[in-house]
Amino acid sequence: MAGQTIALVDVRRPDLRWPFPARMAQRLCGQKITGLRRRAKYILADLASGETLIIHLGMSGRMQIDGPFQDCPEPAKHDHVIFHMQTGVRVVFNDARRFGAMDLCQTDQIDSHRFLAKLGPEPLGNRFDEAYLRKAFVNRKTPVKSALLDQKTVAGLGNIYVCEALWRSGIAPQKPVSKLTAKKIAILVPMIRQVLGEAIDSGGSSLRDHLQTNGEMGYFQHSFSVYGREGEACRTSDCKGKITRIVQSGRSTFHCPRCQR
DNA sequence: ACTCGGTCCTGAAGGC
DNA sequence: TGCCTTCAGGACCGAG
Repeated sequence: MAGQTIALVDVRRPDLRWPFPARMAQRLCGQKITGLRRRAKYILADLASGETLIIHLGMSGRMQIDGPFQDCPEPAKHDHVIFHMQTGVRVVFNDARRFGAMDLCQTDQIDSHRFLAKLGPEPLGNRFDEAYLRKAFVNRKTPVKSALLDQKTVAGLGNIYVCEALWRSGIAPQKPVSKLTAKKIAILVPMIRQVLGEAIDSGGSSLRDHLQTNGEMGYFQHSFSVYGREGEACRTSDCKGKITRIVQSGRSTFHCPRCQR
């Protein structure tokens, strides 16, 4: 979409998780996309008008690029917003559960938008390091699993990647963050980057809904060490532990109670 | 100022 | 086959 102009936007329902912004289709129609960016789990499309389109995929959302077409194919079930580009390419936002979101905001005010205002640093950026995390963990009793899932601590980790990063770091998910040693935190930071890097290179994790923009599945799910592996043997060398599922603040956590301390 | 559980929604899977 | 319950890549909100 970057550098292309939106010819038409087919908004097929009034809302996702929240109502779409007023006159969304008109505000997008005819606009050139001057840049495509990301902040945390939000896709940001900067428009020539000075506005930015903010998109979140929620749990089941996907963006798929199709075409170019001569004429329009029938939309599939849960195709909620269809961007028709001037090139004839379609970009389709499909989201069965509708936990996704879209909004428009002035580009120069993007950082104070309610979606983005309270987000922590990017896990792959320079502001996220050992010193930052040590400071963020001082005097907090929260289990490290919940703290890393909290987008205010670090922005962009989800349930799978937190489980995998904690396993790679040998850290128990229940551990209160204030009790993590500096040494463990120093291991955790690069492990978070490593998991995300590998997952991105693999096109993400397709459990059920996620597809890449080309319609193909991601394949990082084949590289999970703990997620969804309840009952299986721990893959840490020489560890005789068994992967266990627990529930922390309503979410499944998979871990090895033996080598994650 | 925190932490937790409930909640939004649809669909898939498993038990009986 | 069908009906029921449980669970799912997220994150806001209000209660305590």
